[in-house]
Amino acid sequence: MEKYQIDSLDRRIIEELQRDARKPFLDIARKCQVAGGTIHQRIEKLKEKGVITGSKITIDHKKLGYGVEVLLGIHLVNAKVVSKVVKKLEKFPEVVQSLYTTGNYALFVKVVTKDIDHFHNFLVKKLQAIEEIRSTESFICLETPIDRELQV
Amino acid sequence: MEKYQIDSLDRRIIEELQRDARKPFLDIARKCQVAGGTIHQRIEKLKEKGVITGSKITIDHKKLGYGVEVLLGIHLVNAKVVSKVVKKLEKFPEVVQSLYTTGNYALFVKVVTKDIDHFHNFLVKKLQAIEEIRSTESFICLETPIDRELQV
DNA sequence: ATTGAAATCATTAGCGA
DNA sequence: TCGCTAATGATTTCAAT
Repeated sequence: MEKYQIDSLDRRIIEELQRDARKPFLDIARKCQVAGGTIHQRIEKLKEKGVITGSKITIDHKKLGYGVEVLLGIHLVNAKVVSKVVKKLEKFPEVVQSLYTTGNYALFVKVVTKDIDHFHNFLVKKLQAIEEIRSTESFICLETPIDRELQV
Repeated sequence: MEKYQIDSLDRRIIEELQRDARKPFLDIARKCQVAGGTIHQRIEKLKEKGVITGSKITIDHKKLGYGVEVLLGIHLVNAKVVSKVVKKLEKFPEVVQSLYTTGNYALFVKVVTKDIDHFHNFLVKKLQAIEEIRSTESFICLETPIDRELQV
């Protein structure tokens, strides 16, 4: 993985698009005092180099009836089975993220569920049914006071 | 927080925009066999109702020289000081996320740093300098095999 | 990096189911 | 209420400089 050296224009473009991925290139161009085509070219290059990997809209899960978000620390019976477990986790739509980590847990998993019943059901019927999982610890997310992008 | 009832067209629009926030409305319209203006109207409504809260590009931190991502579990001296701690954490650009959680830790924090030295420095000079923090546990993120959006 | 032109898109209004 | 069509202005994209 080689590093890509960006300049201050790239930096400003990334900043703007982190705030709003749909911001018109011409808006950014006017703000940065360059031509619209320049912004277009820079973004193409950032994508080509793999710096910008995509874009997504952000959704308020609660508005769609998904009110319970939980971070789970997972202990496995054996460290070798991690990828097997991840393959099983992938099949559950409740799982939105998984992280291999060093330290006390083999992995962390983030799940989004409708309510506590739904979460409980997920935990017992789906997660604890995976035989490679020895035990889990649940950290229910009450609030996310900071959620932002890396300042580049 | 009232729930907003979406239909299958809303669902498809959200799906498409989660994959690519910049996808032209007309593309989505053709895929869904409706007029472009319809997609526009639906998206406006989803924004107005607070379902869609924004959009952002995704960046490969490693490509910009930020190679070490760490999840930190934090124990406080006293649960009452949580918001004070978050205010201090906000000032550190390395912190990209913080979560209040139930259970063993008062909060989790995700930090992005250039390398282990940078992380170590952050931990000792910044995080452990916060007097309300009793102790921390570091979970270095080795890989993120699952990272996706809620299927609505 | 800029310009300028062509193609495509976003946005709005009025109409109709 | 919701989706459609059509018109306008803005944006994206690309080739040439």
